Amino acid sequence: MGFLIDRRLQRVEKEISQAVIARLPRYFRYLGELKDQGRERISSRELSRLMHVTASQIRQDLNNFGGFGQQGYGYNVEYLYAEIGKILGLDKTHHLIIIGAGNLGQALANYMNFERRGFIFTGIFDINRELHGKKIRGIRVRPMEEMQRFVRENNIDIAVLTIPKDGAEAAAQKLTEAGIKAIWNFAHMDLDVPEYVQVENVHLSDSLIKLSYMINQYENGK
Amino acid sequence: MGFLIDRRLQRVEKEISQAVIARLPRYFRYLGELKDQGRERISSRELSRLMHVTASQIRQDLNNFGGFGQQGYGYNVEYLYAEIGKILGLDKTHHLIIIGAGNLGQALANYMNFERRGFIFTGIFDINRELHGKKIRGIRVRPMEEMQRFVRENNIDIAVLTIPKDGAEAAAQKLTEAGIKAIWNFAHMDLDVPEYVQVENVHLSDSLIKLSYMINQYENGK
DNA sequence: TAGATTGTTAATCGATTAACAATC
DNA sequence: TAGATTGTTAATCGATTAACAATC
Repeated sequence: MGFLIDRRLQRVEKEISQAVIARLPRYFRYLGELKDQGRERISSRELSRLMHVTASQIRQDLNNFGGFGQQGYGYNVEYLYAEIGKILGLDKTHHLIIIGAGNLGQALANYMNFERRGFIFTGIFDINRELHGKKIRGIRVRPMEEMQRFVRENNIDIAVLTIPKDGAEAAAQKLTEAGIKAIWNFAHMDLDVPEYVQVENVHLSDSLIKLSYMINQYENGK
Repeated sequence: MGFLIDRRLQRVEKEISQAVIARLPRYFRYLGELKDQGRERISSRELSRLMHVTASQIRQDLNNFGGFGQQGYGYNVEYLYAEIGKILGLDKTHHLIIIGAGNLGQALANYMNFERRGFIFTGIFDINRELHGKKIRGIRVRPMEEMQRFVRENNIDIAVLTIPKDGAEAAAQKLTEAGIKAIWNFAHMDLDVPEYVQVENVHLSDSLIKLSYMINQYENGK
């Protein structure tokens, strides 16, 4: 009987690959649209044609998290949408602050409809005195000195880092100290934070440079 | 002798994988920093420690494009930086317009230092009459109706798409007709354009949702 | 020359696709 | 029940890592 217990202890939560994780938001997006269109069910085959991926991949991806479909029927759109939402943690609310009230910080505050997905925009910070007190989407810009205290007192989960490279590392450090859970990083550098702080990079320059590569390749190729 | 010719004809340009391409801008970024620091040479081993990737991967990646290093020496920083720049097409200038002069469009115009990498910000367009004539980074906002003509007459290579989902597909269509080479797509949807139009998606919502997943996973995991 | 480090081949690992029995 | 379509195993494909001869 010992080996049964051993096997149970041994059973490690199977690691979900980064590739799968990166695809989840896209599934969520397509299912949300199908839901809005009033679609009741969809097969992996039809979804595959819609999303330009293989049906096999869809079924494999979803089965990492559970059997959400039904043989002969497919997937119930509303149910699958809700389940993926839960997997993504979108059934919980997250409190979010923006570090840097410059062009990008302000634009994100106004442009992203954070609340739609349960991200509560709670504060925005900048070192520039002239911006202090200015209201962005109804939230006044605070001095950076108040940031750590604010994170602690308001249980902030996510910091959106939109300050230039020079200050980014120090800000990340301070955010980590204050107990931030995650950083959405727009600074043009890779942050060095402990593994318990989640980081998602949005390297816009890298992205545009990649586009340059693609143009170049296409032109050389023909 | 026939088979020799055959083999030569057969030899297809080896396809560079998407994974490699996605890493190139990051190599470029690190090498730029090393160059600015005055570093003359670097080995794959040291670069690997700096970038947190394997030395093997670095050598494999670079060798897709040529042998830029030297045994016993490593890589010359300035030379490698320049070579990767060429591979990325950054030795050429690209003319770029922004579609949508809203929060994000304006922020990108001001925030991205486009010219630094040879992207010449040439025009910005919006449907909103109130914005027409307003100057963004010295460039006046034009009505959307002028867009196609502008693209043709000014040899525009890249369009930055920052308009809401509803108009995005139609705009992409018009850009394609006008002969655009590439679209940097910030709309929350996947565009359907011919394969000769290069598309690089920046799905900010997807990115933030991925971060939510990571927080959720970490919290459930402990 | 000896030591260092590349370029490249081979081995491994992981992700995607195909196939099909299970089952609604 | 018959047809459809999943969940899942096996096969394939591709990407990463290891190893080492070549060579500066």
